[in-house]
Amino acid sequence: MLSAIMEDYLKAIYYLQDETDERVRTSTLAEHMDVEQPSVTSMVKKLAERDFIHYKPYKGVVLTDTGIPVVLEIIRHHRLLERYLTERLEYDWAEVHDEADRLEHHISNQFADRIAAQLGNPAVDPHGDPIPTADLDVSPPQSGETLADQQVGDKVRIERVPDNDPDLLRYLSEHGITPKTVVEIVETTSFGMVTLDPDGTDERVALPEEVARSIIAQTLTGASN
Amino acid sequence: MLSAIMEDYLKAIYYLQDETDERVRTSTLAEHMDVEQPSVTSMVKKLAERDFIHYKPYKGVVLTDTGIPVVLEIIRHHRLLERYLTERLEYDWAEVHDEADRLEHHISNQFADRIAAQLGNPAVDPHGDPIPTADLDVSPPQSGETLADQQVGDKVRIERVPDNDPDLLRYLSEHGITPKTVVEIVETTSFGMVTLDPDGTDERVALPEEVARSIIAQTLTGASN
DNA sequence: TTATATATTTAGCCTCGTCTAATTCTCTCC
DNA sequence: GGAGAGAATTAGACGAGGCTAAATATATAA
Repeated sequence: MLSAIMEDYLKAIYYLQDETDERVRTSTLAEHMDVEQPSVTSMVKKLAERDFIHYKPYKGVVLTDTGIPVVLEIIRHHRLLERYLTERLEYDWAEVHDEADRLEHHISNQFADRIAAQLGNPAVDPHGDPIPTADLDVSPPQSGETLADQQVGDKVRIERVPDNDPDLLRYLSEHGITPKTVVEIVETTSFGMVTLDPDGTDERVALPEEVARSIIAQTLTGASN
Repeated sequence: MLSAIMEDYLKAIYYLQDETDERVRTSTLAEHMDVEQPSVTSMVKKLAERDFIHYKPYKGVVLTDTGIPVVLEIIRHHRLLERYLTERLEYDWAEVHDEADRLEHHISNQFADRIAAQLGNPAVDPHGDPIPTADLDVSPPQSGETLADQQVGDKVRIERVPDNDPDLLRYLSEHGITPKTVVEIVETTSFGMVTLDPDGTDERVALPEEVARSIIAQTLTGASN
């Protein structure tokens, strides 16, 4: 068995490796896990010894084929929990993350399967991230256009928002921007600001381009249609 | 904050103290926690230092007024989880214990309150044990008559069954004996055997007197009525 | 190519919760 | 009231996971 902390390291490696497509450096991992570098070194040695990761000293780590399913199981737990908490237990969008981050390590697969069944085996979590199936298949994350790629006048459907910034999530949900909502781009500026109009409201929501680029959206109609 | 293990010690002390009404000896605790005695000594010192228990060397421990609410919170979590798992997630009576024993330490009070609300703030768990309220009131456990106190011919309603023996639970539920079910006492023997007839069935269920004495039941009608 | 800056690892120590072995306390029985 | 038996505690160690300070490897820049 793996400790919750080991699971967290593996999860971090998974996400960081996804971002950079390179070996994950111990310093990156240290920052992400909020520990000092020597702690990382000793932990990656243990994980490497148990064959969850490949560790080349001074060069960083990658998940092995043993490590990947472990992480996918945790991610499945996490995303199902987020879905369950928001959908069945009236959690606020911004509140789910901490609870799910803790519980993901402690629920059994049986528990996960049961809540999945209750929810009708959903494909995505509340942020639009794909939920691995019980046999750990993951649909490739939606890539493609982001809110920053749009033209003024475009109508787009939000597909996926980042899930790691509670403040942003709170802001977005307060302004009615969640996966599945349709918004119109009303303005983009040269100094990096995107302004939106969520469908059916008069409200205008402004976002830094940086943020807009992290929100995946599906174009519905161009201005010219 | 308390570790899950510390919480388990406190919980064990609570139950053991309830049973014997005396100071809980370290040996009892060691057996219950499945560790060696010195481990207990060092743990109770820490718990005493933090004022959750009163520890008198060589004399055992008792919970303090600081420790009691901590335990009640955990018990609330545990019993709500058991109820939720059986009622909403289709867990089997015998399966819930392990899952609840793990999760009780990791769910937030918010989570507990939400599932309590979902369930309509139930007063008892699936075994008939009282669930502490959000402000940690516990209705005194039903005391009174047990299955062993009955006369042949009595009809009784099961109120509460012990929750710590999965095998027994499985046996009872397979034979339709759960809180709220009505049974008739069909036989008691001098060598300590009680035989029951669950209402509406022809089946006969036999239990050792020892076990019958741990099942609380409410008399409905005597044989003579 | 060498020198310096930066990243990483090693060394050694800490706390938590556990263990075994050795010691000390308590209690009972004569 | 003293001698054992039995229970509890102390002593010292270990693995997990963390830290700081020191040493070393890598990368960059002259």
